[in-house]
Amino acid sequence: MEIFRPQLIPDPTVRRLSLYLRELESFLSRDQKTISSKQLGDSLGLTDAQVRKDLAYFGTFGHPGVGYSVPDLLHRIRQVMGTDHTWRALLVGAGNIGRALLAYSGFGPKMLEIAAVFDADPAKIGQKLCDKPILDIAKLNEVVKANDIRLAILAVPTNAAQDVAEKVVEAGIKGILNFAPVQLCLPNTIEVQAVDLAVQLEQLAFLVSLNSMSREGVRHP
Amino acid sequence: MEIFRPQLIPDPTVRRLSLYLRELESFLSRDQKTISSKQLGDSLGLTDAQVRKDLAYFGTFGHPGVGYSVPDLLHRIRQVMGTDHTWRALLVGAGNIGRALLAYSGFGPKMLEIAAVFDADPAKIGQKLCDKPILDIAKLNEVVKANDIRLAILAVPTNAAQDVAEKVVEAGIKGILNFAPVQLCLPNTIEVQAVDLAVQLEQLAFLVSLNSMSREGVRHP
DNA sequence: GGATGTGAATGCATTCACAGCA
DNA sequence: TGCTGTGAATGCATTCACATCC
Repeated sequence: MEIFRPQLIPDPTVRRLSLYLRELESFLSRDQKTISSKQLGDSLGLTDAQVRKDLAYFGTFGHPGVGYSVPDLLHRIRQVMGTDHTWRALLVGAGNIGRALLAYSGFGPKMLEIAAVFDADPAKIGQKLCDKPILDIAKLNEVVKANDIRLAILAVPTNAAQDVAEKVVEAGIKGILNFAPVQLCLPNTIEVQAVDLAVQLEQLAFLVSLNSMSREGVRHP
Repeated sequence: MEIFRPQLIPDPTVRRLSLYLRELESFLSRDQKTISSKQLGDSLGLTDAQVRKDLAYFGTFGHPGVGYSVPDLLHRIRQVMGTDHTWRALLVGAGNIGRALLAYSGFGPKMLEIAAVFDADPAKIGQKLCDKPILDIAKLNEVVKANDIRLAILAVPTNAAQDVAEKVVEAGIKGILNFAPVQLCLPNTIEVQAVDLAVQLEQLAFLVSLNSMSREGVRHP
């Protein structure tokens, strides 16, 4: 088994690998068996050099004069990303965001399995969210250990987020997808991805302001 | 060919400005009137130098030996970000994501106003989503022009996204927050922010795999 | 002392350019 | 000819270090 040092893949590249996956799936579904770095780059607004550099981080398997085999490339990227198997996750927070997530179609069919749904509200416990029973958050440890779950999705109110985060970490969770707009303070062995709508909206507002200014002329206050 | 855009402030800095805003609001609500770059940085896991560089992009208003005035800093950042006033946006897609967004508390109270909700499904039109009437998507132009709306939030199925995006652009929208997992192809005068859950989940999975592979300990020494 | 603002240095990511192979 | 893989060059963002000011 060959040595593979994934820790030296730059962060921006990892983000793009997800995009490559999606695009490659789309090409494959159109029966395109081979693809060039230029074609893949164009479909995502990237240069061909960028694509080749990204792919070169984890092997050399392109064919000069031809391009890359779409199925091979898909398989290899999935392997590198750790998404060649389904990830089980638990969802904490049976509110609107939780419901939207359970119904979300953007995840590939075999990508994510919500193994359990938790909530702290006694009124919700025992009810169902999209056909999944809502469990008492007190049962967290039990469920995590029994099912070897490593990922948690936090869709709880802002003021509960830090508390719940500590609970899931204590239960053995290694990665958190956090929808609450707070900076979680956790051991650095735990990975956190923040889904931060306010940040994205503000960035959008900033860019739109910028564009309309450059058209109207810049003011000097 | 590129469009001219006076990008005075680097992109990574703009993203952090949103985080500064949130943190500053929190400090202000605890009646802290002044703050140092070190304190602000620590609360977000950034260095003091980074914070000072970021703030220096749009003025010099810190007080040596003292720090920054929290209210002044808040006001200035809001000004720069274009969030010193409320942004009106339209929401297209009255599904689960749309509902979650309307109920989302992460936006400051005066940050975003969903001015109208649209859907293409005749069964939904006329009904309400969180007390907001669902309008026929055919009325898009009319509403955008009458209310001078510049932002759109797209929470529609993947296969409808490109089509709807073109419609809202034609109606005069300048910025799009896109929840569908596709790369929108639009004129480059239109700003697009993608909320891409699959990408974030995959990145999380990758990082967790990495950690469990190598027991080399801390990544932030 | 304590903290800012900023040139200089460092570290990374992107782009360029080209050798080499089908 | 077409395309990959990769050292070299470029461009940016981050960090350092220190002059400056309260």
